[in-house]
Amino acid sequence: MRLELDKLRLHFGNLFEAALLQEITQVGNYMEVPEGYALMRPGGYIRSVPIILSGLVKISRSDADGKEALLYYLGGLDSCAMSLTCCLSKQQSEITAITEEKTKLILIPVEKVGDWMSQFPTWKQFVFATYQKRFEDLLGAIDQIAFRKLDERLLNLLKIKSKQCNCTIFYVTHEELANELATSREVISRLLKQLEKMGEVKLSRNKIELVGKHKS
DNA sequence: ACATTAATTGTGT
DNA sequence: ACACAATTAATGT
Repeated sequence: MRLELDKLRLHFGNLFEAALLQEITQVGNYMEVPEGYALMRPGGYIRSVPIILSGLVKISRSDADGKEALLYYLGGLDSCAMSLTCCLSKQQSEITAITEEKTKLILIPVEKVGDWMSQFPTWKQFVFATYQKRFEDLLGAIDQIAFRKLDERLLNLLKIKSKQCNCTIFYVTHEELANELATSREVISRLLKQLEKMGEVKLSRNKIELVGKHKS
């Protein structure tokens, strides 16, 4: 599928210089993937760097037993810091990337990523900026895992979700939440019921609603 | 509309 | 963490 310069300009018009936009249309590979598509699995090799145009991608790290821990989400105009490092050092992936919505993205071949770093100042800025963003997310994740209690982590996860969809109702199962927090489903069920009693959430099958004063 | 089945959630140990 | 009960949603007839 080919890229249209005009559409790119809409997204990146004031971020990248014209010559770089041109280059992206030349070598970039446009894709649309459905919800639930595995963009990357641990052990896979990275052949290109994704730039997310729209949609949502969950990046998680999984250990040997298949336990997963949420690292961060990739949304509009984000790129993946992991794949940036991996491709520069030609390493295998250590993470899993799965789309949570229908997602539109551009794949940039690895060679270009390096070339552009020296050629285009705005590209370099972009790369550094995504590093910084991801790094902040990761620090947040570490903080959560190391210092917060599980109930705080759960509530926090729910708040993150509400930001992403700009609404207070999500359709998730307890088990999915448990996976993101690397716990068991029962624990989540019990915590959720506590939160319900405290009036923070409303529960029903496949659905959780955040109630009360949760500002974005 | 009803019965059957599958998936999600609740609870005790 | 496991086993099982209870509940709810999805599907077929």
